[in-house]
Amino acid sequence: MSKSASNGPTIRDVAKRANVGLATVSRVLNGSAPVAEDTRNKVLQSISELNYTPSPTARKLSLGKTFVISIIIPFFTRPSFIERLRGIDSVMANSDYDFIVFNVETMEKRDQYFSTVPRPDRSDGVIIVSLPTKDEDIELFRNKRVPVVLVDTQHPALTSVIEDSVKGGEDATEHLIALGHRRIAYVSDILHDPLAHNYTASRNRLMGYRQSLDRAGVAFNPDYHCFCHHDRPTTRAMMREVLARPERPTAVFCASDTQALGTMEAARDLGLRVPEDLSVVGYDDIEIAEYVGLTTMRQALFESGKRGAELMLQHLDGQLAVPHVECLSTDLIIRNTTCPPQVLS
Amino acid sequence: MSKSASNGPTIRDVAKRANVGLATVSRVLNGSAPVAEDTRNKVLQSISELNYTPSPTARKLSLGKTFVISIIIPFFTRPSFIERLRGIDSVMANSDYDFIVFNVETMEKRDQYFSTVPRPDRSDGVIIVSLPTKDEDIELFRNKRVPVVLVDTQHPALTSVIEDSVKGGEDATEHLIALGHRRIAYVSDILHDPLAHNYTASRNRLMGYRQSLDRAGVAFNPDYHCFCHHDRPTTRAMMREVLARPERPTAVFCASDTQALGTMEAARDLGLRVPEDLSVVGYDDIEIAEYVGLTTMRQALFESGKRGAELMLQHLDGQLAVPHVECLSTDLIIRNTTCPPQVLS
DNA sequence: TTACTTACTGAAAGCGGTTTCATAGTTTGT
DNA sequence: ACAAACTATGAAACCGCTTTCAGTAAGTAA
Repeated sequence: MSKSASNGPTIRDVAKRANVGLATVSRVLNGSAPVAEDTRNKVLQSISELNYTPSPTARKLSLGKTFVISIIIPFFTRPSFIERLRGIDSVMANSDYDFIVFNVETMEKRDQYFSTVPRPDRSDGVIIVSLPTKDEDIELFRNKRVPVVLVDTQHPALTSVIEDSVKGGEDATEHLIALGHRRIAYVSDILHDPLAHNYTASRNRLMGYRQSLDRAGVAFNPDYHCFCHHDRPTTRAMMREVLARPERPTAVFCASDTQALGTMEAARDLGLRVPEDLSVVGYDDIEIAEYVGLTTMRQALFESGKRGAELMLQHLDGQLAVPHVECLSTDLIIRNTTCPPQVLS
Repeated sequence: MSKSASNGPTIRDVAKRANVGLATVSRVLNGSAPVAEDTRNKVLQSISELNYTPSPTARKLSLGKTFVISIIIPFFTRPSFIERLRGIDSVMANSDYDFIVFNVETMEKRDQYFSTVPRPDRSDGVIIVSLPTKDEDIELFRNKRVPVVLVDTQHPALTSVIEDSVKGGEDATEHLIALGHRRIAYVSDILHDPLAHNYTASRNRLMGYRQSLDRAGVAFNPDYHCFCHHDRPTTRAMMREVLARPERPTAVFCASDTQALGTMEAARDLGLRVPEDLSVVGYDDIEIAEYVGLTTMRQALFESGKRGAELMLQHLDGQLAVPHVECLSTDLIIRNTTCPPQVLS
């Protein structure tokens, strides 16, 4: 069954009907070479009479392009990733390219996609979101000769769009210190799990947190670095334990809003009032953050996707020879889960 | 530039190296015809030595298939749609097909996608989620000869996966009535906006709501049917007004959790306690519903996407000749935003 | 032993476009 | 008025695969 059901008219049909060579039709279609005014009109008319549209697949084969940008992204179900995807969509929807999302939820998937997706016959370009890349991955991409843009991760060899997580961590902690807190916990993902919500980001925020602490002359207390799997219930359980300790923190800086919510649940479980007994600052500013009045670091999530996609398009246009790093800003949104610490011991 | 940079080895290279005709290579690749044991081995070896993988695009052109399933979905950013997408992803990821998501946020986009996406040279199949289809749309699809599966909408001519929204509305209202409520409001999207969050579903839930009311001998009060755009702030503003009325409802059934959250915000604004002064039941059971303890109707969102995708695959396999309707069940999750009404007048 | 299958295999014809190449028809230059 | 330089255009080659078609070689029946 080489021939499929009833594939519409082809470029040859158009050519025949217009009494021209099929090359000419191609030319008017793509404006790739001058065509006499009335020849063009004949062709145009033939096209509209036949209700012809060129076959994308055939074009792809002939052009040696796929017109597909692949997005490799972990847990695309999480609010922050969705925002990034929306940003990507906002520019892709108006381009010639389709985009295909590859959702990574396990290491196997990651490896599988890293090796099968960036192939010239599969994607014209790949945008990798929030997934750390090892040097050997980069090598692989280079061999395949497929342009790769990183969003929310970074590698010296690749164009990337990042947020300044160090500064974000710094600012968040700064805010808490300015309010008078000294016993400040940092809650994050497990830092050595590459598939963690935010592998690199969590580490960078930790750095920022420590820098702020240093600057304020507060010693870093390892007991105050709490980490667990990213989900809310797990965080809640962990924090219930942490907040029950004698020297419990008076403030918590969480590497994500989801974990901040878990922390607030834990506080609720223990009868601690937020913010009077416990200040909480999150990270991401997901939609629900506003609803619960969470103080949080807002990242330019949508923007990051958008820029990533734009850079990819530029790359494909040949306008972007050398790797280019773009750093988006992060803003502290102060709501009502933070206040000065009540004196309590 | 007909030839692109350095497209890897082709089937011809493999054939040459193995000293066989290229048809033979194709045969071992697809198992489409018997090949002698040692011929097969020569080919296999040649393939692995060359590290050859067949070009998807060329296959597509030759086979007249695209190996793409297109998903047309509104506001894919909303939690409930994401869940459906995850369901689709869960089956597509293990199939030969890629899927491309077309995000509809305006009527123009809808029309554009409805007319350009279901073309045999663009998609082998289309899954339409939560977007009502008119007869003329169906006609269009039929002409294009692309199989279409509907999720969360329905049309007699097409295979579809739906939730029983009428029953959902009935059960939710029933619950409120059983608690003793009589002044029950229904909050929904604007019912005549086809792009509303849940055009059909909102209407069906209204029907269920009215049926339950009838059965309990409670007259339907048009003042208690409140509708506005789907977002939380708008709902909040509207409900602030509604809940300030003298004969305010003692319970509210919302067509979505998002609107339930807006309603709860409004209650908070007015100093009304939930559930003591106002019972609220939502719809969807989005992730955050558990966090805020919202009583809500849980839909089989993930499942709906999964089944939709499975049905599509069956369809493409030719196993599904006639339209097939599948109805998923809906469960009431009782948390703590509902209780018997306090006597208040 | 001859005729007839059966099992494999290679050459060639698509799939529906794009691009190169050669040519016929016009201009332009002098 | 004639060579030189364009402009438009069709024929044909090609992108990389699948499948038909026509054979060859080996196996079987008579």
